[in-house]
Amino acid sequence: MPIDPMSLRQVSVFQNASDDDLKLIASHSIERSIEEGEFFFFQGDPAVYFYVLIAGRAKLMQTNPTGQQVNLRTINEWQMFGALGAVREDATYPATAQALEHSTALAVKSDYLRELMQTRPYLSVDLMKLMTTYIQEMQERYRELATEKVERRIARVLLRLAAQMGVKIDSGIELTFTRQDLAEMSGTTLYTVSRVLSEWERQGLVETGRERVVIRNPHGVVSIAEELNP
Amino acid sequence: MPIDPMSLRQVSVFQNASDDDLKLIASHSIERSIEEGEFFFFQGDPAVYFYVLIAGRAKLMQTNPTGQQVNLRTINEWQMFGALGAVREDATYPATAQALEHSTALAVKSDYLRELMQTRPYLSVDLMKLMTTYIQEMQERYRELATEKVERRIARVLLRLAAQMGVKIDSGIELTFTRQDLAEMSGTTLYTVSRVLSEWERQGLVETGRERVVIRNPHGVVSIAEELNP
DNA sequence: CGAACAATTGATCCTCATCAAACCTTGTGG
DNA sequence: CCACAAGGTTTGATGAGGATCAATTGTTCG
Repeated sequence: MPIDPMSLRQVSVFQNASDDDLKLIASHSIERSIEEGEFFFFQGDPAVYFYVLIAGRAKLMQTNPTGQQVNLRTINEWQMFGALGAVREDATYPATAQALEHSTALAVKSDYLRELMQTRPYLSVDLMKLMTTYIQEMQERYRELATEKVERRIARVLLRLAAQMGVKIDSGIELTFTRQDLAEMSGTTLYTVSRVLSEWERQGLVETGRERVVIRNPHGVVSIAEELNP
Repeated sequence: MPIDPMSLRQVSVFQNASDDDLKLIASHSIERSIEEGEFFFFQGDPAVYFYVLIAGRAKLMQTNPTGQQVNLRTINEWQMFGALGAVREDATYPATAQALEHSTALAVKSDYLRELMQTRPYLSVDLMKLMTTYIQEMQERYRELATEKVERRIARVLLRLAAQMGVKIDSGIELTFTRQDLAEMSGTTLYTVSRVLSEWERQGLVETGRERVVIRNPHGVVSIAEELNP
């Protein structure tokens, strides 16, 4: 059950591609489905493929020598990942990609993308635009981690996730993450996340549950993220 | 006193440029000299120019709403900066560039680079390669800040600086930075940097002075950076 | 129902940031 | 050439913010 090549236009880097190009790319791709907790690739593997997630959810993370992890970002449907390796011929993945739920992705040989970019300037340009947003986001998160305290960082993570993948329900915006996930995304521990969320629940800002946070009062969370209140 | 266009080939993004292209770029550039402590541009300014530093030293930094700063990187001669803005038409600089000493840079209109990239695939490719190194470095530094403790981070900063701009002298590798600089680069305070350096001096790893650190025993510093010792 | 996993909460400890004061180094002007 | 100012550095004292550990309590699912 191959996907419709035209659906690839949802991928930001392919938004300006011709129909023929999309077909070409689709015909050079293979589908890969993996279960929750399994890996698309590991940090350090040779970057032979880049991926486009077409179903499910995954996370990109880095591990230090002692095994501690940080989340770099979460990957949603129609987002590209593992594309850094497509730029250099000899590259290895700088991060590990793990499925957060049963997921399937389209894998395309990095070589092939490089080849296409030689003759399709729009591809390079759009990929560069994507890369600039990554750089800016990482710079911002770095500054946050260096200068802001946990409560604010957690609030920001919640807001970013709400924008990216929040589901509107009647009591607010629902997010599906474990405390551990949130901790890795905000550079803290699951204990601290738990404490902060409990406190916020007491204040009526959020509603929590197993692998679940509902933002009841987005404005209140924003005011913590922006430090509008003492 | 315009510079020799051919010297631009030292800029990583221009390494594959033709002689004619270098001349073109040089002819579209203007020189800007500023004093220590002054600014090439501020975070949030419209990114009209990108720069190539041709003399001196500068730093790229971000500021949060309350004025705290973090150093993103130090810029040496023949490095490009402010280039992220060259990719998007509407972009603003995501960081502030400040001279660490009397410095001069070549300023080229971002528009012009964009125009060139339309017809010079090598330019896009080389700029992308540069951007991937930024992304990877930021990701690594983010992970460090989230998971490593200060001593290690300071050791890493020292090693990175030694590689980038260390001067070999008979007693070791000399670096010229204030404690404040090192603190901003490792995400800590000048007090902590001072304490750590004093301790290392006691152990014979380094030799310190005003605006000066000499790495006497690089291997020892590496072993701290890599946590090879308890 | 029980096993596995997620979350909570209290107690404790440790790393660093912060503040304050003194000390050095370098350059300047009388 | 000395004195002084300005900026950089050191060091001690203190405290806060979180990390860590341990124990318990949900929650989900086979």
